[in-house]
Amino acid sequence: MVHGQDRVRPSTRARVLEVIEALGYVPDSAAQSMVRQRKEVIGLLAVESRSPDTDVEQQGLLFIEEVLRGVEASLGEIEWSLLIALLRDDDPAGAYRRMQKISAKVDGLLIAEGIVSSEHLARVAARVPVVLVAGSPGEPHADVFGVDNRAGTRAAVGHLVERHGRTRLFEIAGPPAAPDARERRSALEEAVAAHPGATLTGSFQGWFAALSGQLAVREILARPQRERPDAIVCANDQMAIGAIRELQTAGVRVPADMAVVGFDDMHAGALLNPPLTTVRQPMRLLGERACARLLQRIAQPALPRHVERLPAELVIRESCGCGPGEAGAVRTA
Amino acid sequence: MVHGQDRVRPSTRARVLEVIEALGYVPDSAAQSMVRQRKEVIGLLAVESRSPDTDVEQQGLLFIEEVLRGVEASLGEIEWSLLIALLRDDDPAGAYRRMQKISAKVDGLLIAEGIVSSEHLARVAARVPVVLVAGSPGEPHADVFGVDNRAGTRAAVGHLVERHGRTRLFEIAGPPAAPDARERRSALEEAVAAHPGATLTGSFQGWFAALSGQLAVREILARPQRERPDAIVCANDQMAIGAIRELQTAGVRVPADMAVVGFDDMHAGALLNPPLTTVRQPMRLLGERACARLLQRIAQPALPRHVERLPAELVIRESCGCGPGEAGAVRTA
DNA sequence: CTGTTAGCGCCTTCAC
DNA sequence: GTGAAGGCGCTAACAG
Repeated sequence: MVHGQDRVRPSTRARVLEVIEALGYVPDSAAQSMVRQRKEVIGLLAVESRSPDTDVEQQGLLFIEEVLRGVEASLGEIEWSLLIALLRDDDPAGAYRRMQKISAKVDGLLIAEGIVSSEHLARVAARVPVVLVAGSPGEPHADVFGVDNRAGTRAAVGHLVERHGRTRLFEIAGPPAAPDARERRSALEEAVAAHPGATLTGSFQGWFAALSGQLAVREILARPQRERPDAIVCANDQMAIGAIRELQTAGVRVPADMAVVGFDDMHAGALLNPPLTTVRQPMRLLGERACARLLQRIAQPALPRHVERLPAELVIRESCGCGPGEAGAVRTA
Repeated sequence: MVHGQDRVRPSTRARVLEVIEALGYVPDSAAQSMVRQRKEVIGLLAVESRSPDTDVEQQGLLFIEEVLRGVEASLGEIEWSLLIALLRDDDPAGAYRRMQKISAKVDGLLIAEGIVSSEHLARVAARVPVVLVAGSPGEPHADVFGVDNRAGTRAAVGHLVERHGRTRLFEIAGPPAAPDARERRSALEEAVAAHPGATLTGSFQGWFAALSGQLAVREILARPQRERPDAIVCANDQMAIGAIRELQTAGVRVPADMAVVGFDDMHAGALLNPPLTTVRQPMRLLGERACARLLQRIAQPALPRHVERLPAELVIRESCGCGPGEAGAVRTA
């Protein structure tokens, strides 16, 4: 009928041609979701700590970029989609509302950098399955995937002390509200205690932003020369970058005068001068695993709660004192 | 009463809402979409050029991170959500299918780094409004927002030639499939032509990945000393970073022996040593504007097509030859 | 095997 | 003022 003549009513012909022309027809997903009781969408929430500086820009996404890629890749294979939302922690009520609203648009939720109150989480988890990425392992209403913060921190401290003979450590900690920050902090204390020669000469309460690294260094440099540390252990790379920048501005050589190590292994760290030694979190893998679990749980909501820590890896570059030739990665316990 | 106003005592209203909240009830968005004919979701597509290296990891997202933030922020205000998808350009048919599928889940589409064939775009645009970010201004089926590549390139070349007396330029170009790359390329040629003393001593066809910067430099270094350029103009920061790394590995001083400028102003550039001089694209603003337009068009589909270029800005740091004290930003024409 | 129909959850309208 | 009903676009079940 399309090619030659055919005895069809003009109206029918018109209708068929119309359909053909609309070749790009795709069934409306809302209607499909309705009847299938499944939206084929999962949500990824990141909570940004909107903090007392404008450095916020750098936060959040950078950290979850790899997670996002992992999740997106997993989802792409089964043709599901990813809804993403960036929440600010300076407005918990608003964040909660948005979370609720989003939960109505998805089949499951992944929460990264999850500083979400356990109470709110419970509410949301009652509606849709929730999986936390790098969240509190104690959270009863969600599966949790994270990295082994303790082993990672231990490896970094061990390297600094045993390999480079640094003994006077200084800590730049993350916000206590972040479970990861808390774990790294206590692991650091334990690791230092495990090395008789080493001491923790001080600690700065940061909030994961580069500016806190700078501030911490200013505090350090205000001390008399003799009381200064010889190595700084940072709870993330952002702060390590801020610290290094500030040290160099002040004329302190890194790593000769002061070693610095970070945590996360964000891309920018490798570009620094000196390249940053850090503990690598396998973010992409974390994203894939968390996503796989979420999908599983969507299919089978009664699954038992699951908590998993993936291994961290000490990425040795030069800010710890190693030379270019000694670079490498060390899997931690 | 929940939706519109209703004559109820405030106390009663509060009580009802409280109960609703306690029950954890949230209306299902699929059903709402159905009746309202609106999903309150827009999609953001990024096309990754999966290229002959593994450097892919660094691509895509980094570039659109700021766009994403801008869009997300705009959307958050009106409580809409953002669906994101990362397409690979090594499988155009698959990418098209995903695009179609996603178009069924959203009210409009934002395409960033849009290397989508005009034909496919037309099909999708027939279903939902489409706005291109940094896409081809000639695309007839979408509104387009981009940066003024010509003015930006002109400013960079002008600075190199007039301020630093560089005359032997070399170009590391982006993939010809990218409209931005094409514009930058032709603008570079024009700019060089506009400076009688300057010449373009060569050009390398890159693909926006750091590795292409390295390869280009190897090609340059294979030349006899006398025939080498004294400045490299890169079509993006990624490639500039690769180039600088390779130059330094080879013992060539940047900027003393070779100046390098990039394009984009991604965060990592400022962290380099020397800090990268580059042309800044206001990505976040681009995202906000594109999003605003898309929303407008969703509300009012008959709007005339709109193409807009936002001004670029030359961000002067040190890789061009300027000293730390001379850093600053110059708005371009 | 093609054609019809019920109903997914919600909002709006209309009848009472 | 409260309550019932229709229909959004689709799929699956079922009738012819």
